[in-house]
Amino acid sequence: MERQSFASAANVSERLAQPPALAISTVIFALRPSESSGRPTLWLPLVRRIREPFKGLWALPGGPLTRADSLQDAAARNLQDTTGLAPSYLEQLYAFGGLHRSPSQRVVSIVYWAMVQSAEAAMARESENVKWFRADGLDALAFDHRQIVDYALWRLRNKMTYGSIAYHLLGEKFTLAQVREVYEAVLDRTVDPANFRRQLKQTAHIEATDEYLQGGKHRPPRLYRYTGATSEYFPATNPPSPNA
Amino acid sequence: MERQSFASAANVSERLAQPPALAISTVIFALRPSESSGRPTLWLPLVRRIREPFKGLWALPGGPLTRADSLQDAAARNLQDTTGLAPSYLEQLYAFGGLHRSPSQRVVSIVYWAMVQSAEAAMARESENVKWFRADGLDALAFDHRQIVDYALWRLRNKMTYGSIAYHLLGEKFTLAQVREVYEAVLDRTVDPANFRRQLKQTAHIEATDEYLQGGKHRPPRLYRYTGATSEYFPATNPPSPNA
DNA sequence: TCAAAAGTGTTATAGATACACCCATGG
DNA sequence: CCATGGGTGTATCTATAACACTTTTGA
Repeated sequence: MERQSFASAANVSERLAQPPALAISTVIFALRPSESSGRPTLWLPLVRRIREPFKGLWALPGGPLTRADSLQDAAARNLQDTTGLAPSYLEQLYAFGGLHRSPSQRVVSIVYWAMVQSAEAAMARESENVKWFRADGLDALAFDHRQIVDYALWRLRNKMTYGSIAYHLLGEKFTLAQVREVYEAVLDRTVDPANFRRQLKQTAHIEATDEYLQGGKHRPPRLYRYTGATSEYFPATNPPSPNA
Repeated sequence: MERQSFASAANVSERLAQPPALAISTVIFALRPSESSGRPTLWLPLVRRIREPFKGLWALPGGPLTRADSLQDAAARNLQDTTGLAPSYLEQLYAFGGLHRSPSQRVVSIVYWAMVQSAEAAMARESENVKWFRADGLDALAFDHRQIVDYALWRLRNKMTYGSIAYHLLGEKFTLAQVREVYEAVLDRTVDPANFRRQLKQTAHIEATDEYLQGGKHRPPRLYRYTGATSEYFPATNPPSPNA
């Protein structure tokens, strides 16, 4: 996905004279039940490379920056094209510009990371060349994408510890236990239900509905709603506004 | 500084067909005594634009990405060229890629932010087209550089509150009161000297020397040293290593 | 009526804050 | 010896963690 329209009409010496190519890639996180335990775990979609370099390996969805879109829009479009999903959260991760990320031509990748709601993620289309993988324990990926995913995971965990971000992985209504499960899945540690509940109650933007989740085996838990704009790209813990 | 070698040999229609230009800019912070109070305050160097667009206005130092350098190296070189200084801290800030940042051609700027030690900053060369300004209360700058500076300030303050970053603005040896002054200057609030001292003593990478700062009017304070690698670009509070 | 999750209350601990106090030096 | 900043001690407040306990439901 890195470089493609660029290379087609150029020979090697022309490539070397060209300025670095500019690409957008996206790390997309969603919650899916683990095959083994059934508990929610972090997954992300990857696309199989159908040409050199790294032909056959899995890579982050992405492509060259098209003239018409802002960086943010380009990332969102990307996500739409490969998975058919709209992000409930989208933020710039980092610009990777090492000299030898791609063997033939130099590529600078501006990488975004996104979260999609679990309900939608369940309907995401897969195919021979688009598959979902567990975020931890990935094999070798194309380019430096393995390190990029690790960095995105680091950022996700970081934001999770102090910030209201977990809700973007859930549906519109959710129980407090579900939020807790997200924390436990992402941070990979257990959280005391009693204290967790109190922390959330103090937090703004969490509104109790008068509905209860039925169908469980035990006492039906109350449903809550997140009131901090659902498609908010830059939450309060973030910059004034580098939307440019 | 945005776009320059790119545009020279191209007419307008060719420009529109070109992919977005890639530029590197740097927000450089240093401590200088305020003209009024004499207390240390935040300053940054700007360069005057000598051609359109925004001719005559002040802008961040920067330029197009040269093939030979990594993004980080390009930013460091930039800093060297315009101010003659070497950064004691350098980190990627954000990639700005709005469609209309530059009137003629589309420019994607990868912006870094840096800190230089106060002793060195005092020797920084100024000229007709390179001047230092107080970081707060800037006038209108070229392009979207004003917003970029504000964002860099936000990031600096954020890192300052939890992270060992203030030392990069000071010299090799410093008193604890000097560190406190940095905090007060950057965060713009007073800090209790007693508690601040204790917090620092718990922190790693702060080593007491057996020297004392002479020449003051009162009891000579002990000098300390920062032992966390002085040119460390990615401290512990940061990503695994997106150095690519 | 029992198991298990929902939800509440209570105490212990760690860290931050406020501030009273002593120490050392130049004038 | 006094003013002032360097440096220490200590009480208080607050957020968090740990965990015992009560409530509500399905089976």
